[in-house]
Amino acid sequence: MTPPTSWRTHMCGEPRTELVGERVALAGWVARRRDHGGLVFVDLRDRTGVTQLVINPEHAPEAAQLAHGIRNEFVLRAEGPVVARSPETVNPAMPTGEVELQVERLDLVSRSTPLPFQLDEENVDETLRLRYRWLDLRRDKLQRNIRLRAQMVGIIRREMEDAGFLDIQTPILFKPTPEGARDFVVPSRLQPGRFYALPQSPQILKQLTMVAGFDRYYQIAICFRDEDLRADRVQELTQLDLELSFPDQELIYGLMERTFARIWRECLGIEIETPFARMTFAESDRRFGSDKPDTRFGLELEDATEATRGSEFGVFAGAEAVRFLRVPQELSRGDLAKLEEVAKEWGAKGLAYLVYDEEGEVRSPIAKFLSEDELARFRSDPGTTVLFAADAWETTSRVLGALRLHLGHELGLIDDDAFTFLWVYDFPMFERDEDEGRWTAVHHPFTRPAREWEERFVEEPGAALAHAYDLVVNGNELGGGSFRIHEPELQAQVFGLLALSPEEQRAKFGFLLDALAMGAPPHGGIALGIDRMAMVLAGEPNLRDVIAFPKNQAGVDPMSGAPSEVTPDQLAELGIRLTVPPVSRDA
RNA sequence: GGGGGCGUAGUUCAGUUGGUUAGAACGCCGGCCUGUCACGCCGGAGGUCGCGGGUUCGAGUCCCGUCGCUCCCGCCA
Repeated sequence: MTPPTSWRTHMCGEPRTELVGERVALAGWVARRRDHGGLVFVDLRDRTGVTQLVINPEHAPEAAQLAHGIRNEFVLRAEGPVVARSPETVNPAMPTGEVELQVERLDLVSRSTPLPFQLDEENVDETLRLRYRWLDLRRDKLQRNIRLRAQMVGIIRREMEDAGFLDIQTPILFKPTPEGARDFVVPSRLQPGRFYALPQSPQILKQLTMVAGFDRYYQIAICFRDEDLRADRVQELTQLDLELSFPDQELIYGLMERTFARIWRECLGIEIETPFARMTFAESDRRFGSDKPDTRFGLELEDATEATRGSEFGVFAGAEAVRFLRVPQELSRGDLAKLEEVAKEWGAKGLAYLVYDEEGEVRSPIAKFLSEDELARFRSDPGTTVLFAADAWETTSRVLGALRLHLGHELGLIDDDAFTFLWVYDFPMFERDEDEGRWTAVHHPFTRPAREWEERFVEEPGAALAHAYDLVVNGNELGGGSFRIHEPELQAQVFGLLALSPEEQRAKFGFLLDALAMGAPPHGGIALGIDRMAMVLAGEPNLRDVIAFPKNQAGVDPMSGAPSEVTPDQLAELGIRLTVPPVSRDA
């Protein structure tokens, strides 16, 4: 009989009772070692679980001697007959005892120093985790997350290939772009004084693949944005980027829905409902005060602008919009004070409210200013609080949207097991940058106006709608897409509206305009954040936990020390002289 | 650039109105135990309380500054 070279097939597949008596060779990490009397017990862990080794010095003196010196986190290879299988003794916290091996031969493959933190500890300092990421990644949670992510990407690739999309790589060293996020910049040695930029997205390049005649393009693309980080935002992100010629919105929606349904089914065993719900931007803004609403719960915004037009209450009468939330709870003064803080954080000047107690009596500093008709409009069930925002429309959206989310979490209104996917469409084309006094693109400057706005978006840029759509799940924006401009004249018109002079257009986007002038097919596509998808799939609140080697909030990798200084020689070759000393950093 | 939170042993944390020699658990080191499995028992080592300054007879504790991490705002077409 030949000893099996791998134990995994036995752990995963065949009936385990048949293992008893069979010789098995296996390898893994030492999860724990205990001595009891003359016997040595070693729990050996690999990704399928934990197996217990029993070493009897009488039978295997060399193995026992070797095992005596080990501690946690050594790598061992062991060989011997299976002597027991006892699932009934399995401890959920430490699933040992499933298979027990009477060790006859033991090899120490690799040894370990004591670990800087324990792998079963939950709240280890983030810097320490990142510094010793290879240890952090051994933990069950991160093992699961990283494997889940790989499984997800595998499904995406298969779906894209099956749908006839062609994987085309685009350059990482590309051209600085004036619009959008801050660029990561790379100096060129061969062209002194010139710089590449890392792509914020392969947007233009994928459009060029359309002009080139590759009808369907996709890429799992790495994109770089030199902006401050958040729990759900990193500087180098991975996105599923796709584009097709003669685009069909239903085809794009359907492809995404099929892909997500398969991911959720195969990775989580969950059937998600397709097609996904759809909502215009305007409706989303009106009902949820957000362009990425969490539709796992209600608590929708209501509008009282008309009802308060002639109010005695000056705050209401003078406001562009008066909107409110009916909170299904009688909130205390303390609760309301905290909510007012939240509201102010998002731009409110204050927080007006009506509290209806259990008897249905109203308690409010503003009730005396309100007419019978107004009070009737806001009348709510006993044990309810009505929260108001009276301000510019955008401000009421921002404030009440934030309060809604805050209360959704605080009051436990959110079903944690639910996944509500939503298409948001009919986005505005432009928004006003008041600081710079000019229009900016809401999506990006290559987005085409909605059909009915193509002729007149220049007259009313603030009202124009774009042919753009976002995919939202549980209040997270997974990504978005649009139909693009394929006519050079129209593209120049949009650039012009965005305050790019013809000279700037040539300098920055001349190659795009040239390409569009040489027979560009209508095209459109979508880009979805792989990291965020993995985050939602794994149920993690932080992107770092679905990225194998992430950086911290300051963009530093505590493991490698990147970014780091370069030698004077390197700088000289690049023709760069530093005018500021590198920031010193504590070890 | 701004705001909130955190910083005490290798790790996770406790530390009273400012008061003796700063504690616990896990980990680490040594010893004991022949079926353990969060093993158990005995013993031990391990601390510039992030750093600097101030108040005080006395500071882990109070004040000021600073550094680091984290969450958020700005920013992220």
